Amino acid sequence: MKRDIFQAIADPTRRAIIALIALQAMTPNAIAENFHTTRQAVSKHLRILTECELVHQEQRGREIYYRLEIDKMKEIDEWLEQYRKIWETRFEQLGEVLKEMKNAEART
Amino acid sequence: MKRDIFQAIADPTRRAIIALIALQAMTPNAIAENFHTTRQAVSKHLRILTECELVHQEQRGREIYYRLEIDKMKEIDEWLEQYRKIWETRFEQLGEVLKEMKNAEART
DNA sequence: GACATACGCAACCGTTTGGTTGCATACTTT
DNA sequence: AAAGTATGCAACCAAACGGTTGCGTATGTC
Repeated sequence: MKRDIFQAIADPTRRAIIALIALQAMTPNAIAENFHTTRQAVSKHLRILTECELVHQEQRGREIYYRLEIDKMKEIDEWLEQYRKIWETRFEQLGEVLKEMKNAEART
Repeated sequence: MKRDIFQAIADPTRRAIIALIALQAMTPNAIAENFHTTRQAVSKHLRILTECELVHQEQRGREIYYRLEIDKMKEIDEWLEQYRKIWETRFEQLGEVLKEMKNAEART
């Protein structure tokens, strides 16, 4: 089953997990302690995040540390880029409008 | 029913619709022509996009033009900001490492 | 070796999702 | 006024989703 990064971040719990492990890798149990849900539910979310490579596992003894693959987040940024261009262009146009208004005012 | 912008962009068809109307407003019929699906399915997607205010309607006679609310996209950008900080920090640290390697090389 | 702990996996369940079909409504054209 | 066009809405359906429970397995501790 092919997973999509956009589908991965669609769920609020998954976004919270991402935020939680962004700075330091954590085990499923440690993650689950931060939510009002079972370890298994968290495990399922981690599986989805792993499937689309947003998260990587590091086995250490009987514990598995999950760590955010921050580079994967850049994919969202790249997708957003096309729209960023649009809103920045709009902003520049607004600047132009303001400039012309000032010129018009100066001429009066 | 409260909708989430992240849920809205989770569906590939909806992302395609967003891309399609990004530059110019379009009617449901015109949008549907670009997909292998029915007009009603597109209408449902548009309803979801409208619910979370990613899209606005403009009635013109019997036609309804849907236009992208580009400012709403900034919300994704804002969410991404915290992670952008992380990967930029990582990149700077990489720069530091490279600099130190060069220094070490110069000392040999 | 016996027991506890950390974890993944499979089965199951109610809800949501994305889609279709059919129909009602409003505007346009003749 | 009648016919055609653009659209939204409701009902329905199969598939996916998010969650729980139960169980098997591997590692750590006594």
